[in-house]
Amino acid sequence: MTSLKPVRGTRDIMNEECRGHRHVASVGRDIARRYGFTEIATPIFEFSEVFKRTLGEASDIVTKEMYAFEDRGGSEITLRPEGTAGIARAFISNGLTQNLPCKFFYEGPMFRYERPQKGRLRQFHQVGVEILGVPTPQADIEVIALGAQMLGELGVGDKTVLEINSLGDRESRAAYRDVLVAYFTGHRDALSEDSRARLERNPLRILDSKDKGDRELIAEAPDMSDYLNEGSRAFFDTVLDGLESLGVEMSVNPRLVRGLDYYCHTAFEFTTEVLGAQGAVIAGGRYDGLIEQMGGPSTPGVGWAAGIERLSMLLSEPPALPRPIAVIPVGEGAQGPAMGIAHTLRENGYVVDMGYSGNLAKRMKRADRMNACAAVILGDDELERNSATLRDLDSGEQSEIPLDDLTDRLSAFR
RNA sequence: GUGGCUGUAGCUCAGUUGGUUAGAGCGCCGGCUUGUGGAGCCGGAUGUCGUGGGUUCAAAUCCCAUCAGCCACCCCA
Repeated sequence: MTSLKPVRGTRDIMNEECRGHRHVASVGRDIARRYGFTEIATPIFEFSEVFKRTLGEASDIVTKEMYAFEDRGGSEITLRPEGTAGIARAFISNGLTQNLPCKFFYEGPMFRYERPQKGRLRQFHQVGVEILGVPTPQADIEVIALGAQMLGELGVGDKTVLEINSLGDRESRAAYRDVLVAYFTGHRDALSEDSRARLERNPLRILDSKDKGDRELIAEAPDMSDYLNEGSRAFFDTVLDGLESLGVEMSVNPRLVRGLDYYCHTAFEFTTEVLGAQGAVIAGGRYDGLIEQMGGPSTPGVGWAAGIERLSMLLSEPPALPRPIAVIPVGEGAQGPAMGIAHTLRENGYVVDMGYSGNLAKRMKRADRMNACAAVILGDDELERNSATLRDLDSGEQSEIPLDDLTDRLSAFR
């Protein structure tokens, strides 16, 4: 009995919801194509090592959120929790290191073993983009502009804001980390329990703690921007200037950090207020160390991932379905010819519905429920005259027309 | 992993201090209408009351456990 329910944190996506998801993915795909990205579909599972190496052994995703199992051959396998690691692996596996830059778009399901809540599922879907091999800020500007454009074309631009920060290069980040640890260690007793743990593990994360006491300390904490070295500062300024010149609105948030180890320089999120606690709809940044960390040649990268479920929750209306034309046979003798007409219309690109049973009244009712725009009624009378009755279901007007003219006459309803 | 709230028809929900055959609206099916939909009228079907246990003469109702959903923490898309 319980096995007839979907597994916790998974769901069946259908009808309007499915159309919403498709819409988000196809808008993303289309815009990415306009920016010169090509699509890549990597496997939805990889050797566990791929994620452990890239995400950082201590990250939450690796320590408690991976869907990991041993397969029949004894390999340690993990359902991908995010897209970048698999793409980095594919980039190395396929020898693309000789073919830079690479610009990838991807779309598909991701898996994390988490407690479900609003905007958070165990199987969820992302679209994402990655640029590999471009060390300069132009790539950061391009991917962020792409994200902003996608939100705009989805009609949710006014519900989201872009927050951006720089984590600096390795040197800057290490320097900042040291002063931050020193600062928070000085206030250790005032920190929340969670943040005391973060102090050991990932001190930058204290900066986005929601704890009230922590927030007071954070307000007084040293700013990342004061610890960026010259190169990192210039890099960040170029990104900000570039976005501004493209008209991308943003707000610099010095407390914005990243959970995953491989980020450096630019970190950004497009967030919304209307989704509850899970406000990030697009998140990403630069990850210059990732490919090397995986065992490939040192290759810079920058990209983002967007949550399809979260974005489609922001959509006001998924795009409408095309209205079908109902083909309605009356009487046994009309079945075959009606099937033929439906077939011809479908070959000509029309959306055609033909029910499987019922008299004329029932089929008309069904056509109405399906929001059909027209009905093609075919009975013995019409058959004798080699014609059909065409009824406009909005106006109620109908007329008999020769079968040979049907395809053309229906163009008014396309 | 932690905490709070909630599980009754396909959907939204009602169900009194435990008491007989568990209800409504919407939807669905059928009829009024055997060649005409949307409106109307008439009729109909549908529930392991999330699951398992317990208390009781009697449980949708009380108790325990469990599962799931929602919301928040954590973390993140």
